[in-house]
Amino acid sequence: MTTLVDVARRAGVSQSTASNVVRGGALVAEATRERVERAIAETGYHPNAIARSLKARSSKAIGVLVPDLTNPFYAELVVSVERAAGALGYAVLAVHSECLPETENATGRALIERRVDGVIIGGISVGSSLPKTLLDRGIAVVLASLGEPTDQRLGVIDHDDAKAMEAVVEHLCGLGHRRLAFAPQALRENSGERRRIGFENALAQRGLTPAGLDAATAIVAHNDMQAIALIDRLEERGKRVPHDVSVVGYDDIPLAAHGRIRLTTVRSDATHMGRRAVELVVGASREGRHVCWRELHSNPLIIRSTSGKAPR
Amino acid sequence: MTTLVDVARRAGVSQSTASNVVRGGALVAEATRERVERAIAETGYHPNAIARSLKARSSKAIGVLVPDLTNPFYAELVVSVERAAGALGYAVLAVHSECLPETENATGRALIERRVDGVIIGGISVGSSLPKTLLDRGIAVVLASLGEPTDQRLGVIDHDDAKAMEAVVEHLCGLGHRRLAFAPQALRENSGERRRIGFENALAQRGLTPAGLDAATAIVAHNDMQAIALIDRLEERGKRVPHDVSVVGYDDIPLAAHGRIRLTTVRSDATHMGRRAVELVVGASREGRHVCWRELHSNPLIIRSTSGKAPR
DNA sequence: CTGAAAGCGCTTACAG
DNA sequence: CTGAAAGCGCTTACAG
Repeated sequence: MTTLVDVARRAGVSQSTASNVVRGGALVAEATRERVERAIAETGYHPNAIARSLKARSSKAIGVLVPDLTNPFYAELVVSVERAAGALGYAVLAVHSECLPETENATGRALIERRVDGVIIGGISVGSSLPKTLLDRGIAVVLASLGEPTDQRLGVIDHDDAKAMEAVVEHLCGLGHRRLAFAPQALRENSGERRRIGFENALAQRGLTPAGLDAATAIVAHNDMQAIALIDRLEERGKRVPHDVSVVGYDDIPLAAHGRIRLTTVRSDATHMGRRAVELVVGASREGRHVCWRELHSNPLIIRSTSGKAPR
Repeated sequence: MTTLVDVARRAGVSQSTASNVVRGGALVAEATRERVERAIAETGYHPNAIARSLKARSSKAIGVLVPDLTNPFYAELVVSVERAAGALGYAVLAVHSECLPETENATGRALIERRVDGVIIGGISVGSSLPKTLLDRGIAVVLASLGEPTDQRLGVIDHDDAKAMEAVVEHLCGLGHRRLAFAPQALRENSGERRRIGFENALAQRGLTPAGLDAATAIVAHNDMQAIALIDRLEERGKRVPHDVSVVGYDDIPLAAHGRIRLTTVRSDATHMGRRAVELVVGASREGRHVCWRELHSNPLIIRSTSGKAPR
């Protein structure tokens, strides 16, 4: 692979001068520039980003950690992060963690060793020490779609799950439901707990307590993927949705609007979050500081056809 | 951030010795090793992978390019690649290309500059020059789930689309269909063309030609995501699936088995492909050669409920 | 406008 | 068993 010295030699200039034309900007005589450019074209030279990073002490790479890449909500978040990062010249290391502490820790180590400039966390296991580990090493981190009030250094792009759950419960109770359950989440996601708590608080305000899954006439799931899987399990067992039991999701993935699903859910804007997270993390990293910023969005309830009148 | 010299100084040894204990293996006196290990623990030292890569002339990173990360089939491929790569100490740069030539080229440049050791291509625009560009720079590349017979240096993990389409057409014709169409693909995917051609050949063998989308009683889509979207569009316009029109997909994503979808489709094993692709690409890269290998899998037809008897 | 030199943080022969 | 030295491919003051 050709290096900068190769092109310098070929153009008959010093390495510094070759570097100046490669990076652009610096003042170089027109004739010299042309000679170097010809050498670059002839050799097909591409700068070595690794050497650059070493010198610059910045990898121009960020990590993004999601619990489940096969969930379209997270896939969309990653796509959005990638797009925004790419536009700024950053590469992205996307990691599917399954909220497994060992995976999270291994990932943390890998991201630290590769000296990522920042990491965006789309979901993480409850009680994880990863954010602190990263922060302590001077890596900018933003939490996207979950909250973690404990560390001031964090960037947080959050949505108001308590309010969303309040709206969900209000909707369901308005349909006459009294036995409502929250489906246990598949992964030990931090945000899942928060939603369950918001759900239980909203019930408590109405003097209700959570029902068991089998007794419930309405079930709210931690996210759309789980809601959709739940509908399948319910219908396999002969229950009709929403006639016998109503189901509500969270995220509003594209599939939720499909005519055969028509899921009642809470809309969460992954694309916006991803873009914003990149802005925050790259901005902070460039200024050599932590993000120290939080913002709260509110997510609207989208009523479709998986929620209906309570039976009887 | 603490460096190797810091820990060496702290342990009172040379940098070489510190390096020897960090990497393990090399012969170091027990007492010395302990002193260095203490220094590592005390400083929280993590080796700088960038410096390592520069010296080793290997980034220990691979790229994976997919047309659409929000399609669970590709997400699964990426997850599988990540897992296999991670186990070998490789990082993965996942890129969602949308089969846009500009994105593919920009990605190619980024992957070359970052000196990835290999790239796995899960889908690419028809006629793309990306594989050749990469190959010419000595980067190992494997095509997963598509074929590209032109370049011997490639690794190819392919499935037999012609045979699969033959089975699809046989199934549909067996149900009495005579007017069959292939839905135009959303992205300009290389493999899409191949499926369409396989489909048309299978028709031709029966003396049939492709029908228009509106006249067709059976439509085969390029993949499950498109088949599922197609069902929605059809049913919105008042057609019943499969009563009025049968729909067949490709991939067998988890959702295809959902009770409300029950899509007839061709099963393709993304997880296996991802794992195999990593083996091939890492193996070749380590030996400093191209992959030069191709294998063909055959994908079974999974008959569910979106395909039925031809109307009338 | 151009170039010599130092240095980013490692690894790797090579002496001792 | 340990250490001094060179070098991976760049960038960046600094002279000239």
